[in-house]
Amino acid sequence: MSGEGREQGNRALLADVARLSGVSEITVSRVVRNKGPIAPATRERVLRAVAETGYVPNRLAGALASSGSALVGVVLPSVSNIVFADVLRGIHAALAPSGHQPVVGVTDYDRDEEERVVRSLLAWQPAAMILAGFEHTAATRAMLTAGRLRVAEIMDIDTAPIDVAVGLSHRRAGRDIARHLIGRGYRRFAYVGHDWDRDHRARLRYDGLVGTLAEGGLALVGERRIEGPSSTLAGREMLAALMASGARPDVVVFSNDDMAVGGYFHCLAAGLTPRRDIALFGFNGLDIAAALPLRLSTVRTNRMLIGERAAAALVASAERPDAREIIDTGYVLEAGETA
Amino acid sequence: MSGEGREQGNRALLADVARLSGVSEITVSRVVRNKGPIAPATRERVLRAVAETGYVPNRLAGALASSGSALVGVVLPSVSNIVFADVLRGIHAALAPSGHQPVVGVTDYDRDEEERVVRSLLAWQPAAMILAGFEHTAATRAMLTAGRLRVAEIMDIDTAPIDVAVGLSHRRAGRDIARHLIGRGYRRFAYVGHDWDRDHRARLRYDGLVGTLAEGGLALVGERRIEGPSSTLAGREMLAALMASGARPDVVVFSNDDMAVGGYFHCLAAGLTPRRDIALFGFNGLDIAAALPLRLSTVRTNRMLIGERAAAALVASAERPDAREIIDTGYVLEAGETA
DNA sequence: CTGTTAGCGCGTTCAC
DNA sequence: GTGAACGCGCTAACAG
Repeated sequence: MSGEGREQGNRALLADVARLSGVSEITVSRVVRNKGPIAPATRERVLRAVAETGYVPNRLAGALASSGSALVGVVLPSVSNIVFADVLRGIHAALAPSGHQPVVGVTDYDRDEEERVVRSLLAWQPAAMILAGFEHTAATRAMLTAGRLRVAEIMDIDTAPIDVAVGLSHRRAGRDIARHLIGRGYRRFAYVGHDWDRDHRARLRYDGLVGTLAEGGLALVGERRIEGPSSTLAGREMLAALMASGARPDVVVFSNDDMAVGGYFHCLAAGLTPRRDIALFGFNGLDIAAALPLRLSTVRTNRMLIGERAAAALVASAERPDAREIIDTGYVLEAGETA
Repeated sequence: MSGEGREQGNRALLADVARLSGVSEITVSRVVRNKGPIAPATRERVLRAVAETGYVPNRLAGALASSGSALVGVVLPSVSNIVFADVLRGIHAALAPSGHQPVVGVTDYDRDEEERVVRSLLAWQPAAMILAGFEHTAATRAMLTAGRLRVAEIMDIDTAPIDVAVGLSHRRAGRDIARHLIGRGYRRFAYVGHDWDRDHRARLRYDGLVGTLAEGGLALVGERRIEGPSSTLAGREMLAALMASGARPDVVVFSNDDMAVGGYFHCLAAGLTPRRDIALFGFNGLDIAAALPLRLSTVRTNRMLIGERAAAALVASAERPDAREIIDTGYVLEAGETA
């Protein structure tokens, strides 16, 4: 019933395949990894045995022996946020061809939690690490700087990275939004946003926006920020509150599309027509923004590309280069129909 | 400059900590893992040395030695879908306390890709595996059945699982939706949906819906399905097409909230008032559904709970029990304001 | 309570 | 083109 071979339940080992194909373990290892010269006949015999035994290499052992795992640590503030989900898709896509596996840690926008997550991911000896943002605890930075491992800090290129930065300039995007809207004739700007502690990039955009307004002799006529994450509901409520306060903006810039869509909903409920009665501007270019009755005016960011470029840059070379690298994935201002 | 101790760059090893604290490696190992009896004084000495060296255990080596990793494979069709992102959050939350790490693979709704992903995750010797859905290739099923590893199939409890199933009965949900709407007086039902190949659960809901309608002597007066994933835009376009076809439904049941929100947008653009002119019903209970000017009528599913319960069930026992387990996380029908 | 011995399964040297 | 020996860093099983 259970001969000398492996039956289901006992995983096949390199040694099993070797025995079955009449070669040494190392030869099997070479065939499996496509490494080193192998006689075609040998290769075929080995592959047959692999199929027969259902051999699956133990990557744990492989990584330990070669002291280099194919794991890539990915540290994100959240996965429920479509923005980071898109980034993750990009990372996946770029990592798959080279056989790398992303291992994801979630920080919930908490720097201390990030430190714990980084420490725990480091224990898997990852080949590289991808983190969203640049705001780390001193300990996190030390862990990341110490080793020779590659590190990508993504989303943002407004800060100097440890190794490589991939993303877009949020400050510049904020300025472009201001210029665009001023160019369209808007003068009475209001801002509706969410928690800057959790989302430093929203703050950078705000700074760019307000800075450029100031250069044009303008200032916000109203402003509302919620102490919490962005959401459609928050956007709706904050715009309602802003309008109730008596502010009479001709355009409202939201911290992102989620908030802006909420603002759109407030308009619908309050009988206001976007643009005609009040202009709305978002950020991110989510799918839903394009499906609204009036296409939302927004800035489309290339989230998936950010993930792809980051992963590609890290996989390209195992050694951290001397010079830091900055990869700008850009953005596109979508004029839309709400501003 | 670089004494006998480890400087930054060279990771500290168990041996380094052992030397520094004057005990054996295994003692350090025990302290670090909180395993076995240790004299308080020894523990303290070791912990000091750990802190001093910045020792981070190599989990790769640990897992190999104990032939049992703390990795949990998670196979999802997509991470950009908020539904699975929520599930992933739940998994994270339930896994963190026990030190388990999820390793995520994405299949893009492709069974062959799922097979590749499962094979590749298995190579990391995971302690358990969580997969969305029950539709696997024969090879995938074989790999999953063979080992002694724990397997959770989630989202759905309408099919017999390999080991444990966690989710809700989509067929039953479909029936409840039909009963609820019939009870509210609707008679002319239409359906707007997306790809059943990619989303088998949508099909189950449809079956429940149509089956219950039939029992009441009713049939769909119109139906539209897009060959592709669900999206707000698709929902909008499909409802537009349905109405253009001349169907005159009094209620439209959508395959999910994304589609239903799109339908809502079509109504806005076409000057129709939801419920008064045409009733809309979704599925999932996304945040956005509650932020619409009229709260979307829908079924709220406990996605995060699904992830939590699945992870908890797997961590609870390393050995697969004899009996299959079915965990029903239920759902709540939200009457809302659109139906 | 602590230490010794012997691997975990594979990949890196070198040889041949 | 192929193989033998050794070690990756840690932990299970025993002793003591």
